[in-house]
Amino acid sequence: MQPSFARQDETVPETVPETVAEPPSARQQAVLDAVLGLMVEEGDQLTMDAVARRASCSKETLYKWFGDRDGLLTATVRWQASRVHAGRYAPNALDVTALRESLQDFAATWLEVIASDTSVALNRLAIGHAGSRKSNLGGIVLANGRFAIGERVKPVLEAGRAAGLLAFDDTEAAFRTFIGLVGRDIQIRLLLGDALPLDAGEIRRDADRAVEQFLALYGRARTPTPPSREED
Amino acid sequence: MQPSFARQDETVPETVPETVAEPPSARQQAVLDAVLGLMVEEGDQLTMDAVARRASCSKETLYKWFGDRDGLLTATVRWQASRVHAGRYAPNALDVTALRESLQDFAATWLEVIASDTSVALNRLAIGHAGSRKSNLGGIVLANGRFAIGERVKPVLEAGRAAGLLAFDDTEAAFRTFIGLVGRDIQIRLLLGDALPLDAGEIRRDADRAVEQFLALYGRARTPTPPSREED
DNA sequence: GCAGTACCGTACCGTACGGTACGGCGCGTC
DNA sequence: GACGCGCCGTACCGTACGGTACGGTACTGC
Repeated sequence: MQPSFARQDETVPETVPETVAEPPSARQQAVLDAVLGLMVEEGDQLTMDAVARRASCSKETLYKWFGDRDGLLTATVRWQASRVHAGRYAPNALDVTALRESLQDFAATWLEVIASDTSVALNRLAIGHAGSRKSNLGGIVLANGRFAIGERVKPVLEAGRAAGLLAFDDTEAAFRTFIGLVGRDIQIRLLLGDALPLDAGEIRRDADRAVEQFLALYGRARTPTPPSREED
Repeated sequence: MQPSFARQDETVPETVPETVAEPPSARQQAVLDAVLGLMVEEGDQLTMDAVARRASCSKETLYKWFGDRDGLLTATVRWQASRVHAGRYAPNALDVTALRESLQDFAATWLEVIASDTSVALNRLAIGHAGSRKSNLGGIVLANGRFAIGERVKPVLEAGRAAGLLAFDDTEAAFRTFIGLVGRDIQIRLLLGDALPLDAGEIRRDADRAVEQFLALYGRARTPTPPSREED
């Protein structure tokens, strides 16, 4: 019942970590990748048998490593989160152009993430589990997704304000407006199974449009509005 | 196997409708309400037994009326959708004030809906089923939620444009920006189980802020910006 | 009163899936 | 080369749940 992430055949002798996550070993990562793959391809049929078969390991091992099904799913969510944590958006020299590019980069990256098969499958899973008590995958997804991203973007916004480029009181509110302008109804539609084609070009345009709209709302300096707005 | 919505003890003799939905009888509506209640309260444990117990009817009846579990869920989604279809937002006399109020009404109403327990539970269910093939509840929710709402709001936007109050080329794009400004990350956070307190006052303020931001982006006439923006 | 019908309650069946047990194998270590 | 161990593969168990069958009851039309 006590899931452990420490492999017994490695240095660690008998630390017996509680329920918390050590970084998974290479073999364990392969298992978690199998779970992700299965999630994306099969969606619903995420059974322990299927995972064991796909990862070429025994169910007994799964239970030894991850405790139970929820432990496996939790570890999978954490694993996926750990590999998305990349990219920093804080520019050094802060003029309007740098700020704009920084925000565009963030917006495009984030759109790519939420539009990815993996993210959609993972969010579906977490949302499905959010309805019942026990082991909130939803909380983990939120903490590593939405909230983690906020903590990386807000410094950019505040730097922009410090440089006199943006005007706002509430950083959180400004960030949420930005999130709204970037994401709009994309995520919920994808989660509900809408086709919604979203290639790289579309993402780029969406990101640019959202940043221009955000600057129009929160920009202080009269920025040289670049190429073209989406409409008009 | 062939679900039918026509009660046999009513006038209809032997129409045997295919798989499509007649309006459910009062008794059937009670059953569907039981499903909704169960969905909200129990989340996951939406079993046919539980529904039958709660609705004080036999499982056999459930299967006769709705065919199978998916049929029951589909009918429930349709039933809920049918009662949300209310309210029209198209004002007659179109000046800036009327347009603003119309948009505010829409925004507040929509926020109330997506923040309701029922909507959250229903969307969770539909999203959970979107992963697997067969009987896309997701499509139904989208059609009756997001898309239906769009069809009712877009005329307002276009009327605003015709009156010279708004400026945009692509109505759909303008609408999606509006949706983004109103909803921001609220729906996904609620679906993932975030607490996110959202009382009537908060909704009102959110709606007003979103409308002001939308008018700032798309408004043509220099509107007398009312009371106060959220920040600044 | 009697047949037919719509329905409730409950018992029942089959299966899928979470979780466990066990035999066998490869790879250490002594 | 014998032992231990971590792991694979597979067989197995218990239960929960979708779906069906059936007896009992109330109501309707004749």
